[in-house]
Amino acid sequence: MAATIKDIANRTGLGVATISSYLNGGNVREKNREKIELAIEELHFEVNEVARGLKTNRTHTIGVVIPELNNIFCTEIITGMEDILRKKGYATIVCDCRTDKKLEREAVDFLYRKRVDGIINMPVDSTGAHLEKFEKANKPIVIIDRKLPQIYCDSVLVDNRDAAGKAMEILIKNGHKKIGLITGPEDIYTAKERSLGYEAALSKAGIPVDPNLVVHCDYTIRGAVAGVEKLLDEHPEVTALFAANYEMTMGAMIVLSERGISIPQKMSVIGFDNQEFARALHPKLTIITQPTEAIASQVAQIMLERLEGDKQSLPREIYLKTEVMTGKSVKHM
Amino acid sequence: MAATIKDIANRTGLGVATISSYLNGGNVREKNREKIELAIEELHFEVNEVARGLKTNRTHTIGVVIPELNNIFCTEIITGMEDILRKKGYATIVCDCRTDKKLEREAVDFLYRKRVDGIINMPVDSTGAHLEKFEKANKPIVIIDRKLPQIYCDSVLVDNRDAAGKAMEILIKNGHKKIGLITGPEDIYTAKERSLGYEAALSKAGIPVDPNLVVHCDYTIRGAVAGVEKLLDEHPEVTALFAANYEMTMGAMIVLSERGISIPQKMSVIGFDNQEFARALHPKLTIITQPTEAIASQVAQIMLERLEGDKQSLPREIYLKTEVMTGKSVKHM
DNA sequence: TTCTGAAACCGAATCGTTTCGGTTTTGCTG
DNA sequence: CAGCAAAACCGAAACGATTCGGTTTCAGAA
Repeated sequence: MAATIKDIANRTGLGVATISSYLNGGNVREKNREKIELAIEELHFEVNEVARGLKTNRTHTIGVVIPELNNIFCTEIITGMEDILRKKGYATIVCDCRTDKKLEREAVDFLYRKRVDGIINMPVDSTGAHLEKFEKANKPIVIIDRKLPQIYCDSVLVDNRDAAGKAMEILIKNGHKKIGLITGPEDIYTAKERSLGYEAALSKAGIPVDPNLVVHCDYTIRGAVAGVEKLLDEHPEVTALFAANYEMTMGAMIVLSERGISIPQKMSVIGFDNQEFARALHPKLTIITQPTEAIASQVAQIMLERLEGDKQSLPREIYLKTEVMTGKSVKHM
Repeated sequence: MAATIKDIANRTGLGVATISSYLNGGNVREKNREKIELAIEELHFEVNEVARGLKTNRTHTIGVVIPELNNIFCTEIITGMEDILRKKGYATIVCDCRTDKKLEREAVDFLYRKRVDGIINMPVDSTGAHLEKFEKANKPIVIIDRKLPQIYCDSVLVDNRDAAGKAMEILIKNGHKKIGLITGPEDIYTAKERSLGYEAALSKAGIPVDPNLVVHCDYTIRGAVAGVEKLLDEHPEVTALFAANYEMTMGAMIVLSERGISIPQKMSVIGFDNQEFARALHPKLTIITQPTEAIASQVAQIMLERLEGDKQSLPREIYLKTEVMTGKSVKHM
């Protein structure tokens, strides 16, 4: 049905090799160039990238595997990457693995069969075993948000321990001692790091760490709602909360709003990510923000460099810093 | 490098046709099945979907073209669709066209060259000209959020006029007469429909429509911030605001929060989409919500049906209703 | 044991490109 | 105008799967 290179060749009286050469920027005589362009126009020819991919072994497609698409940190990064990659002619296939190792492996295998040129992963499985196929095939791997020592790959991450430390420092400096931490599951790297930052800050200030004040949710809004409700019921002595990602921040705010607990009078709060959300609240929320734009552009940039030939240079580890956006949600005790 | 069907054939002493048949669910003798599976295991064979796609003319990939990835309505729909489609073995390639007709066309052409099996589009170009290639190739097209009369395709949409009508009814019933509308550009179908719903509701209630109270932003947070600031400065008589999508709702809330305008005492507000956001605010925001889950599953379902053979049945138009989630952000005058 | 129909197996052609090595054309130079 | 290098052109062989039509093998019946 659709026109092929052969049709263009017949129409113009040229050989297929010449057409192919033209399509790839090769030189053809002016007269022939016109003929070819006319034929392409008339026959509505469009290169078949599938065939091209089979021959060249490059699909100009990048796989992206993330734990949750319904997570604004992920979607912001994806948006940024997609933008950069598509400008360079690369498509991205995004797979959400629902924070499930098995689904993650399936997604990676799926992308391997599709012969994507490289893979970007915010990994659930910390061994990285699911990525071995790509490693063997010598296809570039870029990891977001953690290190995978067993795998030959680049990684882009933020200093999560420091991020939690910054939040805690603010709360402690304002005289808070009973600080609730709303964090993710221990087996998620970023959650663990943030928990460690929380503990380190307390210890440094000489405040004992009360494990009862640490709520392990699942990084979702719904989970945090339940977790915060329980924490408030069982520990009325808490004067401040630190929520260690955006979804849980929202969950905490929902509970506080629905219970009519005023901020910061009755409860001080520090959240995570999403500046617009923080600004839309009254009083404005103090948050720790991650540089999603920068992460996205670093990841895309590294991937492009690896794709365009830099196969041998050593794996890179890029660390980015979080920042504090100060609001009015912390009370001085 | 990677093992091919031929390698498996050699290893097992069988023919390539037999291996192919096995891979596609055909029958082989028990003894051979074991041999094949062993060989696949040992050689780490994975079907090359690119080659398969060339031969079968089906890539098991769906293209999705949307105006903005940074729009929660879009991302929610995408998440839902991706989930359903991938369970059936389809990958999705998502392209964000930044609400730009030219980029939209480029994205569609790009996906056509990649020979996606079908396309899902929330169109910017209302003529649908960019989709003609898919129409000619007889590949299924599913449209979200508007109708494209010139193109043979299915569409899934919500009743936007009614959505705006519902919001206005609440405000009018509560005695508001000077109601500001924060809406999108006139050339975006959903924005126009919502504007029409606004006007219709006012007229029906016998309240004159003051075009100065209608702010045309660009459907973004930033745009709404500027628009609402201007509106408040120039029209202090406004007692209520209706923001016609989620991003603009957030923009409006940012301005109100930063100016310390209390809700609903000084200003009544009705927003759009994102229930969690509405709940996290205090007082809880009244909003109009779109059934994103249902939209996603309808779109995916229709696409799957078209892909699995139903090429001839007439184009479908699915209408879904919005709902009101009542908060405490509207004052009775 | 032989026969028979069904099930299993097979090689070759094909999908639409790129690429290899070789041939023709072109535009100069002398 | 002959000679020549460079540029343009060319056909055929891949890439790795599926599929077509035809051949072999098998299990059970006679």
